[in-house]
Amino acid sequence: MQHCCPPDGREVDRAGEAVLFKALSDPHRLAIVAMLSAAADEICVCNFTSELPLNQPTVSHHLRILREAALVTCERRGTWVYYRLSSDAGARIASAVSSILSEAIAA
Amino acid sequence: MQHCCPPDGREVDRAGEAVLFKALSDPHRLAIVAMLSAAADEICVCNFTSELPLNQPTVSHHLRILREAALVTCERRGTWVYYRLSSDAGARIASAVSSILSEAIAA
DNA sequence: CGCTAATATCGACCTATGTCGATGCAGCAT
DNA sequence: ATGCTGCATCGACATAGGTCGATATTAGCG
Repeated sequence: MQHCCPPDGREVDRAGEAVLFKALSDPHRLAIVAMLSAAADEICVCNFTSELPLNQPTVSHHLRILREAALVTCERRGTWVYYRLSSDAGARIASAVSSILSEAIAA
Repeated sequence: MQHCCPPDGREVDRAGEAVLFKALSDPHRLAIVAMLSAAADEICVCNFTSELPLNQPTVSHHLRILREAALVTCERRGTWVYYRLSSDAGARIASAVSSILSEAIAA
């Protein structure tokens, strides 16, 4: 039986990158990240709750996913909790993309 | 009632970017994209089927999702179907990332 | 100490998704 | 035509994920 093209076996685990992209695969989480990036500063949870068409538990849920993906960090100050983009968020995303596309995107 | 930080309302639809990231949120699909990118050429479906720990229908399912995200294109040649990365795949991913992070990543 | 406010967690619900076996379909060969 | 091969689609299943109401937790206040 003939073949179509020469195979080349590599067994790489893309789970890490997948978790990153999965964290970015929801429109509301993207909105959160975009707000944080645009603000270039920390944002209080109550701001997300008031600006997103979601109830407070749902906002908290999305923030947790972003937290567990290490894309954001939070800090409690008094009654409020403030979130900010992780300092290496952009670098980790760019690294994941270039790891998949095997091309250097970040400078 | 006092407030924590000044709000700024924007109602942007991140659904398009979310679809892109969702297509990239599975390890096996990442493996497919990585194989295609590394090959820098078209790859026959039978190659994915033989190199991934998935059955043929599952491979077909993942290829369809990548197709619908316009990340790959396919072309039937005889009995075999060959997939390749869309020419603008990298650009669209980079554009989605920078759209969210409001920073220029691509050169 | 109670009371209120801001977040997080829990439980339930429904939908989406990854996976596979079975089947369908297109293309080649005999 | 018959059969075979590569791939897509379908149906079913189990699990994951988004959403919300209810409840818990933490912090400030009187």
